[in-house]
Amino acid sequence: MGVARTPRRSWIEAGLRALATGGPDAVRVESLAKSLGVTKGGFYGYFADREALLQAMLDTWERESVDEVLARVEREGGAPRTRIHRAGMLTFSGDRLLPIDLAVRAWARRDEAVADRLRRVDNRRMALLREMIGTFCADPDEVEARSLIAFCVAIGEHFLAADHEGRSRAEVLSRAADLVLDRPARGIR
Amino acid sequence: MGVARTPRRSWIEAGLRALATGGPDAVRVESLAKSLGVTKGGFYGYFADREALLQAMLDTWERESVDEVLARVEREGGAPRTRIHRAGMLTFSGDRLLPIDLAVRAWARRDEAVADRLRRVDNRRMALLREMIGTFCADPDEVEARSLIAFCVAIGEHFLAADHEGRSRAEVLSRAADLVLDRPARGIR
DNA sequence: CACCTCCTATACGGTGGCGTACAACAGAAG
DNA sequence: CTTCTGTTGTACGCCACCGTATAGGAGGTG
Repeated sequence: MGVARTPRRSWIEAGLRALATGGPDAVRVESLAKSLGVTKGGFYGYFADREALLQAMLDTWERESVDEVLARVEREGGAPRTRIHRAGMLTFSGDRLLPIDLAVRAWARRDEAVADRLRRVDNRRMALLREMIGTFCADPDEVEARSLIAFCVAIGEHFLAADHEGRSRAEVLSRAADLVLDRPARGIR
Repeated sequence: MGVARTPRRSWIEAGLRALATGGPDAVRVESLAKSLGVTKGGFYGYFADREALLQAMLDTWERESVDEVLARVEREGGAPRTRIHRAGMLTFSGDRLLPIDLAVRAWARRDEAVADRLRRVDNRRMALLREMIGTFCADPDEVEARSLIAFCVAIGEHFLAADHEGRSRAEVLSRAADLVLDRPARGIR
């Protein structure tokens, strides 16, 4: 029987790369084929249409960026701030998941189905933040506020273009993390 | 002489609406024409091509969302937090500027020229934040960190889909603003 | 070696978008 | 009313993309 030179996963991978670089409108069957060095001939054996690919891409993204990350964080344990940091590193560092995540967020603003998926994803991440911040902050309202701040900074940072007068973004972020994620002695009152 | 039924400004307006709703790829000459109830016949009298419209749209956005807002905030004065709040309201409330701003941010991630524009815009907004936060916070590094946090929350909030366990987003944001924008007595230590 | 089964390339019709050319038209000016 | 001028509608060629149909090929299998 014939061997797939371009298996289903390859199309999804190429799709996610295109999504990360150019948004959902850049996910075009024929241009993915070109980037894979084939024609679209095989594509419709795996997917009913372009829309089916987009769904499969979102499935992959959700699994990799939440299921796998949260499982690993839970398995490895550590102090609250360590765990938050590790979850953030796993999700938002590296060239793979971060640009996809940001592209999905922009996409969710104009597609209700994508927004629903993102809500599931963000709620699970938010639950981790709440739990971790709850270990050093008693007031539930403040826990929620700090969790929102932490999440917004992690995401918003990448949508912000401002400079910092001689400081690097990383330096400012580090100080910001101190304010939000440390117990009152060092951070927010 | 013939009177323009569809002046240059109308094309820019329609373009900005399309940008806000569907991103830059949704700004198509022929679909704007349809939304304006005309054909694209007149379009190329005002713009060399689609790209020229995109530039004009960004010019308009930059002027309205920074020049005009900052001028008005400076003119009306008030306490630091009042001014920050007013700038935020003028820029990020209402259905007009906010969705355009968010669309431009997503766009900037894949277009260097747009990113440069956004940097100019964000630096001017950041300067206001620094100045206001500097009135109640002495440490320049902390001023920068708080400014970044405030800006990230203002933007990131709209890219986040998480719920808040019975609280409304507005309630959580209000608490977050207390933490970031108030002097130590009420906010961050 | 022949066969069978997937996978892939090629070709097709259809759609939608760009930018150009030109004809039709509506108001202002005389 | 006529003329003039700038705006708009229409038609065109071009290209990119979708989804389908079909023919060719590359492996495994006997």
